[in-house]
Amino acid sequence: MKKTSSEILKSSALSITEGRKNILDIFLSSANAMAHQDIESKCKDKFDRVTIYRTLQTFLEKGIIHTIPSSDNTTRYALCNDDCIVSGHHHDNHVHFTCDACGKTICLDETSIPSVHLPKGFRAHQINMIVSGVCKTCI
Amino acid sequence: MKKTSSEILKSSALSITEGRKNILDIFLSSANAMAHQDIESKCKDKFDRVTIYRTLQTFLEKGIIHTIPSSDNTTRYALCNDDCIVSGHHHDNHVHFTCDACGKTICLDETSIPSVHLPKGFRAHQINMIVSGVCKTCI
DNA sequence: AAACATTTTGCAACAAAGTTGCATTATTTC
DNA sequence: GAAATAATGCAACTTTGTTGCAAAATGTTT
Repeated sequence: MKKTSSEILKSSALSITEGRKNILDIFLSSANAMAHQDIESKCKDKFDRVTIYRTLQTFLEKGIIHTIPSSDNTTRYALCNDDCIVSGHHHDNHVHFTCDACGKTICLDETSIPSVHLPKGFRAHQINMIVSGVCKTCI
Repeated sequence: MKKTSSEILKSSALSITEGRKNILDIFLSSANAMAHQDIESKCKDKFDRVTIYRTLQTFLEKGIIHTIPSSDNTTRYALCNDDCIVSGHHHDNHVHFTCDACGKTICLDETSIPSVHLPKGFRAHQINMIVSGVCKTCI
């Protein structure tokens, strides 16, 4: 059973405002990760650019969304799973996939990141894995 | 035996100019990956900002440098190894490490990316793995 | 439900990052 | 060394992201 935007906001101890509900709904109804630009184009007529920046920032801090690194200077955001806060600490362990054909970025929730053996003296804290190629709808 | 900047430019069929030599030397003498900003601050008095943008773009296209994805909207650039062009195709297969303490990003050339099994229908083309944590000099 | 305190929002102004066209200068080719 | 080609610097511009502050909305109290 999927939570509604208001429920998510409430459980994160955030005030329920039109802007937040709206932006969160955009995430809930999208299968892909989105760049700030994508979100802005979907609601710039309803909310100010600044509000979107601040809302994304707030969602990040509360662990509602997470960022996905990219090579092209455009961070993408995607909803977090319920289980990605482990002992007060944010922890996404899934692989991200970017399709070279359709340009979409998605979370492969079922595909966990394999462990890697680092050189002596390095201590890993967080691991990101981004695979690019062709997705199953474009193949 | 390390190649000089002029030699690298020559073997990439690029004209040898002061700007390109200079920027390439910055890469050759740096152990870390660098953001545009880092490069700019090292030579903005010698070259125009636009020249740096265009030079980095050219180096990317020729496979002299590669980008390293990051979560903070600042792409970093690092020198490619000689063997990263395989059959006319760019292919970096090493893990990247970002230190949370000193902020530096380095290529772990000896650490190759483990293989990952993608869901049915997905075809991988390139894989990026970025590990953050504490590096061996900050530990 | 009205009054209060607290947050959030929109606006304006700004700062930083990246792009484009074009004339000038440097590099390569012959 | 002259002609052809390519790279650079400059100016102007677009896009992206940030900050302060007054107005508006939300939450809280009684």
